[in-house]
Order: sequence, then structure tokens, then C-alpha cells
Amino acid sequence: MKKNPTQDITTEQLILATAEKLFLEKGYSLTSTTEIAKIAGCNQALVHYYFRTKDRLFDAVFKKHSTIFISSLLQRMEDHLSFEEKVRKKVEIHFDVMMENPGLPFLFFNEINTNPGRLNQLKVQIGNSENSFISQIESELSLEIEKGAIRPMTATGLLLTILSMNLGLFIAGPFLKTITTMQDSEYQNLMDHRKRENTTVILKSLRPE
Amino acid sequence: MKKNPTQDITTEQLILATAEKLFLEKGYSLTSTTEIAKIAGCNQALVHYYFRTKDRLFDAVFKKHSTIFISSLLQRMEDHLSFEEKVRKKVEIHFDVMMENPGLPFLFFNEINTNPGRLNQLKVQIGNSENSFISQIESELSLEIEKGAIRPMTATGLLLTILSMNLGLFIAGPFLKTITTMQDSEYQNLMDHRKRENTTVILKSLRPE
DNA sequence: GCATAAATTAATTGTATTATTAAATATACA
DNA sequence: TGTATATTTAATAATACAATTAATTTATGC
Repeated sequence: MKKNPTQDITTEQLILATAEKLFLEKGYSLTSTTEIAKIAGCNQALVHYYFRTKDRLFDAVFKKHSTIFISSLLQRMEDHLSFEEKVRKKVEIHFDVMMENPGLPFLFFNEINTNPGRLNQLKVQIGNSENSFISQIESELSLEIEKGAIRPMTATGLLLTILSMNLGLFIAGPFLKTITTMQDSEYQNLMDHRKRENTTVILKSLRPE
Repeated sequence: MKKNPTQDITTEQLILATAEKLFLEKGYSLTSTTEIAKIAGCNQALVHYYFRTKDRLFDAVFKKHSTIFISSLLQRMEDHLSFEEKVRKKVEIHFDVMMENPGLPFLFFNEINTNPGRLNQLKVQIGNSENSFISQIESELSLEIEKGAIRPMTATGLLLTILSMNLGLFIAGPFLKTITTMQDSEYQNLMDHRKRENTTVILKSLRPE
């Protein structure tokens, strides 16, 4: 069945992995099935044999990564944590996922602008998990607000702040890196620092008065 | 010289305007010179007659919009304003510019990922204006920090926070709008609210302790 | 009005791309 | 071993695109 039985990865998986890499780097339209095949080291027709169309192939990649992204944002935190610790950890986890998948915002953003239809498949995913982080912190949040420990806001609003800060940084970061010709190590330092900074900003934004 | 002398807009300007619209909507690679010509109502060769290559045409669009974007972020505020008022106004101006040019982040972001070389031309632009907002607030900021009115941070760091928050929102916003099938008016309300929210978050993030 | 230059078009070239088809090769399995 | 099935390839069709060329139309200055 397999041509190269020494490797335990199938050709199909190899094609998918290659496509993943290229789509994340350059987006849908700048990536050709020819290039995917070339880099994967197989015939171009094979890409279509396994995935029929470029669009379906992209879809496979998109599904996988949207799941990573969405769940990092919406997953519940451990219940025993305090409210502030939940928020802090949420920021950090979301940040780390983006750090590990720097191509992710690009993939998403590109799709919103060029093919918003593809986002529809996310509705189900998000609808299902809506009673996750948001519903988890909702009651706790209104309690803190009543106590006067936190200024009035909604759970969704808080989540949007977290998303904005982290997402914005991962868009602005590469931009900054490019125009200031920063070294990789410098960039790493910057991002480490901004992770702490983003957490600080968000936690401070909760304060009342 | 002009085919249609009743309009005071030249064909060249019309082509540029059409290209602007399409590039902002769909990015470089999904926009063809054929489509530009079609929508502008002229022959495709004319696009190349005026701008030689698609790349140069894009460059013209990019230059124009990058100037808008960069200067909204780096321009000095009126000197007479208090420090807090300077920050507040900076957030609002930057926000408003993005609101008026919703395609702008996409244009930039796309270029970073697909053709970082084009960003080099921004270096000069940014280098020149570096002694603008940042240098304007730098001394004032360190004064406030010494007084203990603001927690320790750099002017660049503060600007990055502003950029992150606003940019992030304008990426996350369309995403939210799409997956929640929001009406335009609802979206407008959301953004109005988030403008105030972003300002609040950023001003709160200055607080010491 | 006429010559010159500018603006515009039709036609075409070369290339890249997605997708399909039919043939070839490898694998499984009985 | 032999046959069915899965995998892989070469070849190619169909299309879209950027860019060029030569010809045509339109405007301008004299």
C-alpha cells in the first residue's frame, strides 16, 4: 500500500503537513498544489487524488487550526482558581498558543477577508462551546462587580479585550520586527516581556473606579 | 486628452481608485489587473500603460495608505493637552482612522506575510517621524513615573499597547461579526462601545501599584 | 485643419495554475 | 502465483493572468 514502508507517515499525511506549512506561511492563493507536491516530493496529481480540490485541502488545514485557536480562547479554566487567576491563566494560555502558531492569525484573517463563508463552519464549534469559559466566569464576574471589586463589564467584553490585546500584538509584532530589523532573540525577548505586559494591562483594566 | 471630459477625474485616477478598493478588499494576489480594468470600465492594457506592472500599482496604493496609518499612530498631539488627554486622544484618533479604513490592517498584514520587502519603504517614513509622538511624551512620561502617578513603562511600550488594542479589535471585530451574523447597526454599536472601552483599558493600564 | 503626441484598444504571447484522465506501478490477499 | 485494489505518475486540457505590441482613436498645439 505504501511506497516507502520504512517511514510510518503516510503520503497523505505528508501532503497535509506540507500544505499546512505553506498555507500558514503564504495563505491560500499564493500556495499552489504544484508547490505543495514539489516540496512533499510527490506528483502534483497525488495532491488531488487525496484531497480532490485545493479548497478541500485548505479546509482540512483550516479546520484543524481553527480548533486549536478557538479552544485556547474558549476552554474553561480549572474551577479551583480564583477569578483573577482564571483571567491571568486565560491570557497566558491564549498567548502561548499564538506564540506556538504564529501563522494562525494570518490564516484566519485572510479567510475573513477573502472567503467569509468558510467561517460558517466555526459557528457550530463556537456555539457548542459557548457555555465554556464565558459561562464559567459569568456569575463569578457579576459577583465581583456587585462587591465593587471589579468595574462593570460583561464576560464577553472581557474576553474580547483579551483577544484584542493578544491578537493585536501578534499582528503588530512581526510588523515591528520587520521594520526595525530585529534579531530573532530580541524579538523573543520582546514577546516574553509583552506577555507579562498584556497580562498586567488586562488585570489592571478590571479595577473599579 | 481625456475621453470623457465631463468628469474631472482622470482615467489614471479612476484606475488607481478602483485598484485601491479591490486591493483593500481582497489583497494583492486575489485582485487581477483584468478585474481592475473591468470595474474601472477600461481596457486591461490601460492599467499597464499607466502603472507598468501590477506590483507598481499596488505600491502606489500601499504607499498612500501606509502613510495614513503610520501618521495616525505617530503624529504628535497638541502640546497644551495633559498627558492623559494626549494618550486618550491618540487612542481615539488611531481608532477613528482604522474605522474609516477597515481594509487597512488586512493590507498591511498581508504584506508582512507575503512580501515583507515592501515594508522596507516604511522604515524611512517611520525613522523620520520617530521624534514625533514618542519623543513628545517621553519626558512627560518619565516625569509622571517619578511622581508615582504612572507605573514604570516606556513610551514605545505604551504605543505598542495602543496599537495592539486597536489593531486587535479591528481584526477580531469582523471575525465576530461574521460568526455571530451581526447586523451592520449592531456592529456599529459594538465598535462605538469598544472605542470607549479601549480608551478605558489603556488609561487604566497606566495606573501605578 | 493638420501634424504630433497622448490615450485607448484589440490581439497575442508566455506562463502558471487547477483539475482530470489514462496508464503504470506497487501492495494485499486468497 | 495471480488478480483485484490502492497508489503514483505522465500527459494534458482548460483557464486565468500579467505583460507586451501594434494599431486605432482622441485630444492638443500650432
